[in-house]
Amino acid sequence: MSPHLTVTLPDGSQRELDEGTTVADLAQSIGPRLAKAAVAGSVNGKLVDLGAPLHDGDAVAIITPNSDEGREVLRHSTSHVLAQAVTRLWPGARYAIGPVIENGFYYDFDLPDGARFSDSDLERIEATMREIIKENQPFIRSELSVDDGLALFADQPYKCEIITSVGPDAGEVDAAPEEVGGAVVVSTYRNSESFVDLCRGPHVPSTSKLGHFKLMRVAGAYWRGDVHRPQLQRIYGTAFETKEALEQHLFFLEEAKRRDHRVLGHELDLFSFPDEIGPGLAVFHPKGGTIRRVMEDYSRKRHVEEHYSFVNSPHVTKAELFMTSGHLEWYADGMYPPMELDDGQQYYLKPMNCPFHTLIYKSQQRSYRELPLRFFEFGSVYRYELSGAVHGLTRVRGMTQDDAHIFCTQEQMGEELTRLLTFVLDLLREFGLSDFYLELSTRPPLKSVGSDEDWNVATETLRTVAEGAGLELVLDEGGGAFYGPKISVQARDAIGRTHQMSTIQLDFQTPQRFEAEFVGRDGTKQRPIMIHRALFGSVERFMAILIEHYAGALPTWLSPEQVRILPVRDDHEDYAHEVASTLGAVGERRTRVEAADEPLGARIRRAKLEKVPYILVVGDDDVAHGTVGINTRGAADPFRGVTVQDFSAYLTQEIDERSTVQYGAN
RNA sequence: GCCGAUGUAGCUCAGUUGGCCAGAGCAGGCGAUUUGUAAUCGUCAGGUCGUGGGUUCGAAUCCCACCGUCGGCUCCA
Repeated sequence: MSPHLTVTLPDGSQRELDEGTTVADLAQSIGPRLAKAAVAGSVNGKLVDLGAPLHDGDAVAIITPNSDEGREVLRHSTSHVLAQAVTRLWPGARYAIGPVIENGFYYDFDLPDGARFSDSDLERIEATMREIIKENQPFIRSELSVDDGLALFADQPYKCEIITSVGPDAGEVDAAPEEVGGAVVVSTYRNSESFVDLCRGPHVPSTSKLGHFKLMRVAGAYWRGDVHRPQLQRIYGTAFETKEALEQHLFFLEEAKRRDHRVLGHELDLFSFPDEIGPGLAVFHPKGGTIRRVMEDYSRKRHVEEHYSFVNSPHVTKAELFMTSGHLEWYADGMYPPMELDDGQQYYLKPMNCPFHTLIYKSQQRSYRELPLRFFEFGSVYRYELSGAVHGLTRVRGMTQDDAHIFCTQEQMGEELTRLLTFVLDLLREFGLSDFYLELSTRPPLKSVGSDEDWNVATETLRTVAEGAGLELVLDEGGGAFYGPKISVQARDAIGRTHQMSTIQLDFQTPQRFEAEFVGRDGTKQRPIMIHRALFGSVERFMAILIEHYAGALPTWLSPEQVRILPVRDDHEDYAHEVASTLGAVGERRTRVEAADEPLGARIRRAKLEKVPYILVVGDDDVAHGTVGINTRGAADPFRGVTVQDFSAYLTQEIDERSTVQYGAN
């Protein structure tokens, strides 16, 4: 009788198994369907191959493809198939790393003779991948010593570098060597005589488990993300457990494309980027300008309520200011080159507003009684973004921040930050975003100033405040600004994508550099703490996110045109204007009457395409009874015979409450 | 900045292996039509084919450089 071992399953039940039983055997003993679906196992929280042996006391779960972990295994294995396909098509190709990423995977290659992938190569590679999958190749794991690993991958320099890079950053590479039982080993997975890859695993038992994949695009990528290292050719792909899941993902990508603010911004005539002006520099057309105005007006109103003081500062300044602030030392790459004036004086376009607000603080002697001082400005800043980095309104070279700098005492800092976080989240909710998490960015390892102690105090204060907000908190190691750590609010939009919105940064440096002071209760001079914060982030970026969140169908209060009134015949036109002025009698109502020189259907269609929230049709019946026919955006049928008073009352409430619920919606 | 793709009327796109004055739909102007819920009809105008070089008897089409755009890398609000 063979010895026994006992394992625990996720439901808490226990199973007695023979010694030497593998994860695959366990799956088989639970059920043949599970065994067929299984791609990997989880033993004591660690993902392993199906072939991994079990030990007494293990907590085991069978991983199937329809889970996050299962899809990861699937994608990771598919990336190996991609690498094998590339080495078949380009003999001598070197393969670097091929990790799983959100929604897919990639693999980086260095092709022989400096060859490059083009889009048309993707089909060929996919075809070869399908052949490999059909060949039903096994994934065979081996563990080797470092020396044997180096010998095996002698003609693969990137693999060798990974093997030898046992160091602090080794963990970022999925295939890094591990210590097993005191000895450093590397693990490999062999698919065939000709293809073996360095990898931590786990993998599916055979390529036949794969199949629902698609290569998405090619791109250049620096080896280990370092601009100074060779640039490799990266292929992105994705894989799913079923054809349906893959198609659903592709549909999601289409949906994201449909919401693209650059496309909608053009279609809805909101803004453009004329070549004559330059990359990343937008102009806002009347409709886009109206949206901005409404956003900014509302923001101003809220800042007044939160006791901010409104300040203003110029767009250019002498170089000296940015020397003092440290920007020229730390941020010069992000700044436009200086312009030189006749007297040899250099002037810079400002990339940030903080130095200006600090000077306003310093314009007089400050007392502790005045603090906290909160200086707010819609400040336009210019940043010299790399030409490849600009992207619609979300990454531009000229933008307007809803920027403020709060000067307070160390004691006030915690409460001020807590208030601020409440303010931010409220404001974002008022614009219709509701799903948030927070990110805490800590000291950048290379570019930063200040003492460790200051950084620690600042970081811990932010952490405490963030935790107090009761939201999910994610750590962004090394992602802070050069002068201090930050909390950023991340928002999930209508289709689940996350966007970085507001940032709140703590800064002990700027007050020091500018020698900002206040007189304390005891009469001594003390240094204030500075909080940088932007709630929209930038007005441009926030508008882009709203456009994508709402797919262009902005809530009525934000819509550039809220109501379009269509007279059926031209003798209804006077009445149409009457309706417009009745609606406008209670405040700003952005209405337009479109004359009856085209069939009604054509005018309705145009208004629908322009995503106007309300189309009012007025004809004989309406003139006779003082009513309108309401065609609500998104509604299937119009509502006929509603009195102008009733509609106006509804509209007033909807706009005042910044509601997203339109007339007639359930 | 780097890698790849791409650039034809205001917009969306045709334009076969280089070969008559470069086409269509929508949008725009003009005229007619007076219309009850997603496209009324006619007519006119509109392009140095991103820019600059080159190859050729001949270039939107082939080559080079630059500019812009798109997808990534890096960076970031």
